[in-house]
Amino acid sequence: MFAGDMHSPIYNCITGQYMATTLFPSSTLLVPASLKEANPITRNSSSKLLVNCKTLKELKQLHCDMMKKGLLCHKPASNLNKLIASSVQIGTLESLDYARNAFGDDDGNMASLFMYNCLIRGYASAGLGDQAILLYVQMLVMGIVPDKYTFPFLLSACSKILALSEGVQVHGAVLKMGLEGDIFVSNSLIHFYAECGKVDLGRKLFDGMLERNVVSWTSLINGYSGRDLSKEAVSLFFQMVEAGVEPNPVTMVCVISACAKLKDLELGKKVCSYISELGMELSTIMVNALVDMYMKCGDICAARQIFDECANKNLVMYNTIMSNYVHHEWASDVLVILDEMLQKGPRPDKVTMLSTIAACAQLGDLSVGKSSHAYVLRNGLEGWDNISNAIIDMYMKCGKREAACKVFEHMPNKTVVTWNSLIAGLVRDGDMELAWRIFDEMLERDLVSWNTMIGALVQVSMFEEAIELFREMQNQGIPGDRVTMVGIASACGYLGALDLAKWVCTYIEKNDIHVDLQLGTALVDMFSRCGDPSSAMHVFKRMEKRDVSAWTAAIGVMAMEGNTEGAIELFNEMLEQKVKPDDVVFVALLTACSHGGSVDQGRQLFWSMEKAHGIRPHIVHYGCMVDLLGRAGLLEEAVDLIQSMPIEPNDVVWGSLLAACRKHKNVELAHYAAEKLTQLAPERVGIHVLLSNIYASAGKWTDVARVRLQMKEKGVQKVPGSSSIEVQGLIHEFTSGDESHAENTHIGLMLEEINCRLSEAGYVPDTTNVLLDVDEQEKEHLLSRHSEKLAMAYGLITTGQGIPIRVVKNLRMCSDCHSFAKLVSKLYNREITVRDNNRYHFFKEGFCSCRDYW
DNA sequence: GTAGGGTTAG
Repeated sequence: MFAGDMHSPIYNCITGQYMATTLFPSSTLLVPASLKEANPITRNSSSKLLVNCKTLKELKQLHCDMMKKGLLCHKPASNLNKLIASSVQIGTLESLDYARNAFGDDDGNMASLFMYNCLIRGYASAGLGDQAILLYVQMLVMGIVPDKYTFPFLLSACSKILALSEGVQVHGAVLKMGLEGDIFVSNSLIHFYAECGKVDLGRKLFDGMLERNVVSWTSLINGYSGRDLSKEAVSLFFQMVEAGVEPNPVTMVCVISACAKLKDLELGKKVCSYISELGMELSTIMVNALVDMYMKCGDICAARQIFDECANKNLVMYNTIMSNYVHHEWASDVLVILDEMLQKGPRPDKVTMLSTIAACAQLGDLSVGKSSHAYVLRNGLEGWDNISNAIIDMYMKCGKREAACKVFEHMPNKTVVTWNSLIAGLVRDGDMELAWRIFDEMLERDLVSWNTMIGALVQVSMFEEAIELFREMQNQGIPGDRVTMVGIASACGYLGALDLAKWVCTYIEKNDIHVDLQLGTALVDMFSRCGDPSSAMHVFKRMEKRDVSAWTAAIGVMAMEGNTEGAIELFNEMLEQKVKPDDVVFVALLTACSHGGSVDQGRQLFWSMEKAHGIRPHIVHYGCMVDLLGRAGLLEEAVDLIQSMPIEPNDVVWGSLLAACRKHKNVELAHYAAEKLTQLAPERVGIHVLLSNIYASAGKWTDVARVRLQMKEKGVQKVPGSSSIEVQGLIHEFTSGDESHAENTHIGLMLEEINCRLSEAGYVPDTTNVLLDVDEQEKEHLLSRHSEKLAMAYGLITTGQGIPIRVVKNLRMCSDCHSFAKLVSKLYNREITVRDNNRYHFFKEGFCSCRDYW
């Protein structure tokens, strides 16, 4: 892509590292013809030459010649003033240093007020606020009295480094000198206060001004928009128009960017129509702001159209559209724009390269990524931290860990982002251990560091650890944000910790965290998994926007309950709102049908996928269908479906059939399914367990022993059943037959009492659920110590009457525990929720929400 | 002389 790089880098021709970060057309290197001529320099001609100097090199040579000829002196309006002005104008850090050295005079000549003003301005625009302030102090020490020109520069310097207390002192000096009536000074003060987060003080000043101009209004508008008060910014703009002040292009840029921040397309369009009403011509900076606004408001096509129609695109406009494409993850468009730019646009700079490299990271495009890296090195852009950080991220996402580490090691100034990029890369690479170690040893962590680790822990199912880390974050006084809460919400969901889930909601409200699409969806899912469908739907209904994922989460709530009608109703509502279904929503729908035993609806939805919505069923959908048919006992139809599948059935499909065989006690078919399964996924624990369970419940103990032996030989271990219950914010976990709990004795006594009352009510343990070849009494004993029973008993002991008991199980609940829970809910008058690995059961007054179908 | 646009990691 960069083969046609005709403008070879010239940075090494220009002395000084600061120049290296800016790309100059090679023409600027040419020495002006005037300098080569042997004509003698006069005071007048040198003055003109000084003003026209474009590079420090030219200036230095001219300076040298003039000194030789004695054409410089400290008199007012002398050439020295022009030399300094010109040097400042060049604007590089080196030229600023040059100016600084030129005006200090060993002969005791004093620098003029003009020189100080000039250099303070130079430092301010270079962002070197502290240097500007130092210079101001120096001029006071030298007894030079600042004037009305000094203060705007100085205040701009204070704004750049957010030096509030210094700026306030400057304000004091302004008042002392009676300069507050100067409109330039007042405007600068408004800007300064706004930048330092004191927009109210700026407003006070604005209100007290006797005379205001368009810059006064614009400064305040921009102040509001920059402090996240974009609504005020826009309304101030309309006030300004009403007051008869005509906006200029800068005003429009500020207003349009306020609309962009609000993501309010309608408002943006309204401002656009104002522009044409006022008859303003669209300047390049305005077009740029419009492109950005349309992009941020999500109307990417409109943005692209304006961009394409713009005849004189500048570098910033290219950079604007590219960075927005990156944000929208339209990475391939970034490369299209880059292509156009290389052909007929301005030379890519560091910001361009940042977007390009980010796009390569998104696309996993190593080849463009590598040439971008080369371009960065050729042009000396790697000194900019952000570029190197992006390169690390790109190599990590392209799977080139070594290349990323090499860049990392060579970075002299690693920032927190550098470390974060590395950690995130390691997490994606699956190296949690190293990621943890680096996180632990990091000297400076920011919110992203914490969020990365919390997200990583959730990804690897270390939910308690994720919550633990969040607690540590709280202890260190770092509040979480939207991203943190998405991670914590999913951790809560998987743990089924409802109390914690509710606390998460309160935390979000208290900390005024905006519930966006992602967080909203995470919360719906969290409550759904915690067995609180009404809270889940409450969150869903309050979401301002809902995409297909949000609807899927809500349909998932219905699926958890086995509420087919509810699921289909939501789906229809979603279609009405013109949300396009994807493959995932059908998984939720089919699951809902499966749990609800709604075979007809399931079949119908399955066939409508391709016909009505153009979505070809994937293997998971076939899995869902096999599950649906199998659960309903339609084993033959399930087998037929498997045989007619256009895709090779995988382990999930056979697994579903096997599970159905267990439920409907079809040993023969189970044997067949298990054989297929072992071929496909010999390492899968589930198959062995299921198969041995099937043999066990059919009483075929020799077969059970054989499978168990196979498991042992292959080193496969059964995942132990475990149930947890949250009591007073703490999660208590029990495994089957667990005696390790501190309250073990109490739990045992409680279980005895329950069993007594249950048998009085006619309960007979269903020992076919015990999968060991032991005698009946032993079976009963084992059965009575199933993890969910232990958790329920503990719940009865520790929580008061009327408080629902909520248990989360890692495996599917067995039918005996199901009957047990139904009776306990009746005899103890308690609501009980058990969420297993696939749905939840809500027990009340002796009945279960699943209507015994699961 | 004051006001404005593009920036990586979760």
